[in-house]
Amino acid sequence: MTSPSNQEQLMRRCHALAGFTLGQLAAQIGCKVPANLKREKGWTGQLIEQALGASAGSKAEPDFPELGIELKTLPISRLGKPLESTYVCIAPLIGITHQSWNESWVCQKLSHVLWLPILAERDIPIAERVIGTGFLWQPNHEEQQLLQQDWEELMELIALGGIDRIRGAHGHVLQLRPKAANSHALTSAVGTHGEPIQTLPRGFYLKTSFTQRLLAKAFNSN
DNA sequence: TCGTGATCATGT
DNA sequence: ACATGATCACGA
Repeated sequence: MTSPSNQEQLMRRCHALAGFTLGQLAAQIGCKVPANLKREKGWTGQLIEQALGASAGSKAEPDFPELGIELKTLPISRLGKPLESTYVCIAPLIGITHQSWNESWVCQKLSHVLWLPILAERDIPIAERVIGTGFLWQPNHEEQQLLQQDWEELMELIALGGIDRIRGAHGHVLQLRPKAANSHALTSAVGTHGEPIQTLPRGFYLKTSFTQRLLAKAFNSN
C-alpha cells in the first residue's frame, strides 16, 4: 500500500476498514493471523499500518510523516472502554535539563493522532476482532494542560534523580512505566545525588481514563 | 541498545 | 476488576 497523499485519503482508507475483522483484513493483505498475541504483541498495529500505507519501520517519526499524523490502534471492550493504556514514546532520562513541553516527544507525538478502536476483548479470537471507526484527534487546551502538567512533573523527577521513586500511579493522564525487553534491561539515568546510574528504561503511556474521554468525545457516548 | 508496534499477567 | 510492572518481536 502506498502512503496516503493527504489527510482525506487517509481517512477514506481508514473508514473503509470499519466493520471488517482483523481476519478479513489479514486475508486481503495476505498475512497470517497468530493464534494469540503473546509473542506478537504489536501485530494488530502493524497490520493496520500496512493497510493504511504507513511508512513501516521503527523510525522515530510519525507514521505518516508528510501528514504529521500518528496512528494508534486502541483496544476496546464490548462496552467501548479502552482495555489497555496507550504507549506514547520512550522517556529520555539524561540530558533533559532544558527541554520544554512543546519540544518534547510526547507533545509532538500527540499533536495529531489517528485513533482506531479495535473491539479486542480477550475472549474474542484475534481473527474475529472487529475494526471500529477511526477518528482524528488534536489535544484541546484542557487536554494539552493535563498532559503538560504530568509531563513536567515527571520530567522534573527524572532530572532531579527521582526516577526510581516514580511508579505508574504518578501522573493523572500520563504515566511513566517500564518499556524494555525485560526487567533486567538497563539504560543510563540520574541518581538521587546527581550521579550517573543504570536503571530500567521507561516509556510514557496514556492512562485508559484519558483515552476513554477521547472516545466519549468522538462518539458522544459513555 | 534504542525505538517502533503493543499486550501479558500478576498483585491488589 | 483493574492498573502496574513485565514482557515479546523486529529493524537499525
